[in-house]
Amino acid sequence: MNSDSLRPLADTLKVLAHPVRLRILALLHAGELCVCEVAEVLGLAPSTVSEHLTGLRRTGLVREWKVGRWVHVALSDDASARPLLEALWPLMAGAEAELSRDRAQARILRCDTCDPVACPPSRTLQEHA
Amino acid sequence: MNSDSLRPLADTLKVLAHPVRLRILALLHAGELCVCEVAEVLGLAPSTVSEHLTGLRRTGLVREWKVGRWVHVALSDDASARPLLEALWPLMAGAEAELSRDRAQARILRCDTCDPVACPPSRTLQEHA
DNA sequence: ACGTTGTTTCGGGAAATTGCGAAATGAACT
DNA sequence: AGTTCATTTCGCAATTTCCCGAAACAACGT
Repeated sequence: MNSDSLRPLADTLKVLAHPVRLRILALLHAGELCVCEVAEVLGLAPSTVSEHLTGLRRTGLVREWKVGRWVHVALSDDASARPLLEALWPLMAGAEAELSRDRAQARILRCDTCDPVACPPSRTLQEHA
Repeated sequence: MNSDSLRPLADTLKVLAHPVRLRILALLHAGELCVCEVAEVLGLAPSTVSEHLTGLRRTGLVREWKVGRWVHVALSDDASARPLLEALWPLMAGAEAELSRDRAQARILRCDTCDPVACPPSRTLQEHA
């Protein structure tokens, strides 16, 4: 009568079960970003993105660290995160059009940031137009 | 600014993101059952199980068909369901103790049902004790 | 010290989810 | 026709999710 041992997996899947968080994972699959870049690409309030990221961090799929004033985000390279992430990419194949557009916008924001520490990443997409 | 193309995958994952529905999938991995058997094994109200099953059916992971008075349920053998289901079993490995207990109870309910059509599956677990 | 900027936490309102019992449906059996 | 039993639908309360703006933090620059 108890389904407690499946709770951890269910909780992780619940975090995955949101279009924005899937988009974030796909974005990070192409490389690390800072929180404000993610917010700009997704067109969401920074506070919203921050909350999505705390969810993702709780699953262990994503890691964050401070770089100066910014918080950088990347996929976890932990062995325990691998199976789930690797299972995920093929399932997202159908959204490739949108995902590559996201990646393109992220590249625009980072077009002149050879050194991720030195270069403030906060430019908006309009400034680059 | 639109994350619509990931909506279908997110919706499917949202259905998976529940301990009871994961348990149902694992149960069906061992063979087909009827709704009342699932309810008995899980210790949940039939209406609750029915609602979980409509969710699972909507994802295409599960198929149902009527057999006399009963509704039988099984995993879909559709090709589109395969990748997700195959990705799922390894993720549930940690809950094997509970899942095998579920399978054992299902076997008890079915212990004398050689012919799934002829034999009423509605016996409670107490009747078998 | 002060202001600026990136990030998080908090408060709140709209919407979705979960579980159940009660009532409605459907299919068998008498 | 009437009964029984498996299942679904409905109504409802409790809980959670989602997004935001405002306020609080944190780290840099002057």
